[in-house]
Amino acid sequence: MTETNLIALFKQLSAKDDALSSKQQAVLNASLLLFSEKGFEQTSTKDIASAAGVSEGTVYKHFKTKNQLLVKGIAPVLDNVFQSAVHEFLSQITSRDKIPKLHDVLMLVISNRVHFIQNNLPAIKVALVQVLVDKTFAEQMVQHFRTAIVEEVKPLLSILRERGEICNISDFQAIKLISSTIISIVVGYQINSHVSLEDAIAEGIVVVEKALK
Amino acid sequence: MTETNLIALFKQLSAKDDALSSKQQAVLNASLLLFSEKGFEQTSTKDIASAAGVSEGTVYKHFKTKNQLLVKGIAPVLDNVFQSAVHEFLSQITSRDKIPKLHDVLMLVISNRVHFIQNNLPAIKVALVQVLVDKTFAEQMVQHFRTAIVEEVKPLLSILRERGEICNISDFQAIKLISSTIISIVVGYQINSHVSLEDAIAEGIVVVEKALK
Amino acid sequence: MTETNLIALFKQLSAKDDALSSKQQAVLNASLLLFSEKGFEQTSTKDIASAAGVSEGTVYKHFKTKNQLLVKGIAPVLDNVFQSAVHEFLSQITSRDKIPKLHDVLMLVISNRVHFIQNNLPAIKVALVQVLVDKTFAEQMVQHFRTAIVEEVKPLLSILRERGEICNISDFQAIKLISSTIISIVVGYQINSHVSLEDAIAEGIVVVEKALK
Amino acid sequence: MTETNLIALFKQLSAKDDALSSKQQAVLNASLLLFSEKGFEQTSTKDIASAAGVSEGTVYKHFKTKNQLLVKGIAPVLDNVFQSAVHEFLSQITSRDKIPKLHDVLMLVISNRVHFIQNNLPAIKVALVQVLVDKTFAEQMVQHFRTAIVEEVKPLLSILRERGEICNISDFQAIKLISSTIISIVVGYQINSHVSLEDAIAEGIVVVEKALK
DNA sequence: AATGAATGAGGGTTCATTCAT
DNA sequence: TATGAATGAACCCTCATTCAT
Repeated sequence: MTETNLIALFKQLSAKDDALSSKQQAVLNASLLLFSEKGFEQTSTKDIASAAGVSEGTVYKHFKTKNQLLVKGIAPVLDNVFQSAVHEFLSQITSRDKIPKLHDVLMLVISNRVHFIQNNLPAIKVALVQVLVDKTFAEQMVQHFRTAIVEEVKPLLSILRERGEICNISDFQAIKLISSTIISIVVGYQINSHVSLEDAIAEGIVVVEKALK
Repeated sequence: MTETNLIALFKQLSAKDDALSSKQQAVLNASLLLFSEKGFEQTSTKDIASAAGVSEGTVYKHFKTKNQLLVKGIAPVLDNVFQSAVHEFLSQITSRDKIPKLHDVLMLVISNRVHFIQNNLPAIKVALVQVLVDKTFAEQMVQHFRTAIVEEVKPLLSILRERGEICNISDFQAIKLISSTIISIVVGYQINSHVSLEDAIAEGIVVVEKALK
Repeated sequence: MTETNLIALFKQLSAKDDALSSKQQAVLNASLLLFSEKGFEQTSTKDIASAAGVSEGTVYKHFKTKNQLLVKGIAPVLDNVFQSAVHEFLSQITSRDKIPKLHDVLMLVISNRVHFIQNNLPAIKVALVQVLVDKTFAEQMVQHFRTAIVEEVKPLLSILRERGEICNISDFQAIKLISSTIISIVVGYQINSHVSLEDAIAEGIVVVEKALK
Repeated sequence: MTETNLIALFKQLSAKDDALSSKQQAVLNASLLLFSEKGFEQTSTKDIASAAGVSEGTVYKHFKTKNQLLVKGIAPVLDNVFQSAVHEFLSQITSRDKIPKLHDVLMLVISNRVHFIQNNLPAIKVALVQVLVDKTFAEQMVQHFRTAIVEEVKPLLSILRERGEICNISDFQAIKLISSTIISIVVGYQINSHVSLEDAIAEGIVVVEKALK
């Protein structure tokens, strides 16, 4: 599975769709980086301009507002962050028999999401601050979470439960477990990077498997 | 971004003036509330003054700086948030026999921390934003976490492991599991408050127990 | 008749009512002067601040907006500019016999308004520009004009017409004549100040009298 | 505020390039319209460009400056506004006997100027604002007024006075009367359009006639 | 101790103007 | 020739902080 770096992806997308010039790309990249380093409020548009090597006026040529810089920079990451890898193979599955075993599913999902988050930490940090600071934004995130994850993952859980691979815990509980495991792997790696990410993922999967059985 | 060691600063401040006048208390409460509602940067000292019912000058009588307001407000919570309830009974224990069973330990620790966090959400939200935005602050938090928790909890885990109540997972892994479970209970309750907090705690404990055995 | 200088009047009023500090008075005076000299848009708040000898922040202490400076500065003049001197003696008159002859009425009204306008040119210039540039403002002025003048002057014209002192021209026409004469006196004096204002007024009255008879 | 002699500049510009390309015409028309609708300062060159359906660069292809747009747009109107209709027939007159009677002269002049102003209100509004805001411009207008009108009209007034058709008022006074009557007709029509313009003109002429006799 | 007027640096944003394409 | 991306100075306004009263 090729791991997507959203910044890279974003460049591809925007090159086609929105026709962001290279300078505006630089603006977007610089702003996202600075936002994650110093926080949105602590970053001035002057900072962004000089970090991107453009004039302050250029910052506003494409992005009408400092806020749009945040939104446009975060958006593609947020569109993806909740899209579990589950979706990909769920959509390819024709019969229930083709669904992999619990271990393989967890392997896929957890590893995929951990790497995604790890590769997009700047944008995700920025989004997280926004969740804590902006109530409306937070509610949108919750909504996003509900529809994008819960509804997506529920059928999968049902099948696994039917096959007797997971115990009788609620869907919400199961998702909380998997999500918090993913997050704890990333956070743990930030705190203590002596353990390799792969090992942390493996250990996390063991824990989840035991808890779900 | 001030390069002050905040943790140290907390201690000094709390040591000096435990007795805040009623107006100063009002200022502190108002600021913490506003910080958590709108974010630190979005809250002006004028906002704080009028919310506290004092003049803007008065805000600066005791707190020399807007930043100190944040620091002073967060400090006592931060001093406590990592101090697991474990500490309390650990210090009272004279022999190993007196340590409760795994289930009871988890019950105590998880329930205690969940309620504490739930009761101090404003300050914790503010602190979390600070962690995401201020690298120095984040590092100090990590340090705090290490010394205050890991070292405190490790002996307990050793004993439980010796007694065969938990499996052979690393201390770090165990702490990650418990911590992330605590957080997922609180976050889950914010997202979906249909399930009672007590039920969520009970379910969380079941999961942790299974994973640790 | 004591001729009111609105700037002076404004100072008195605001000293009592709005408690404008001396610095804010300076701000108001400076801004009105600069607006009339260079135009509203051409005057920066920095200009105002330094002309008033205060900091730019002080400009905004009382007046929340640059626009308020304009409105608050113009308002008292506008409240007066349409209040013909007619009002004063009209309100004191008990019987129709007491109304002076046409010549004296014109003398009073024209002289009074000419001097008023002459003494308050800065504010009136600013207001005039605003009428030309801001449609809403213009409509308010027209409304002001209608209620404050037309209705006030109409009864007086009726009486004079009944007494046979003025011919059978419409009220609107008569008011247009008097108003335009007042304005032409002031404008003419700006263009050609070789003729004294008093002579211009006298000549204007002659013209109006002839036209009205 | 540019210190350019605008009147002179007008002439030069008009002399050079009488033939504006269609795009340049569009730019000029759009700018004049926008200036009169929103004011010169409130109109951005971007507004003008999009209203004219051209790029912002094209706006600057012909007009080197935003100010030139104003100047160029106002110029032809200003060249005309003070050129009384009097000029036309004055130049055709060979003997004094051919000069029409006072009533017909007033009829011609007033009606002609009122309609001209009415048909060119946008440009005239813009010019008027400029007079109020730009001292140099105002002085040049006054100069224009003096030479173009006073000198033009004076001989006519002399003849009429010799013929006993007008009383012994000063030329300046007579011109003020006629001018202010013209303006009051237009302004009155803006305020109260229930009366037809033709009726207003007729009434105005009556007033002027009476005042001049 | 408490007030709030005053400060002035700095923020986000606009806009006339230029110039490479 | 026409475009529109790029510029950067200037603008209005906010806000943490100070200090005379």
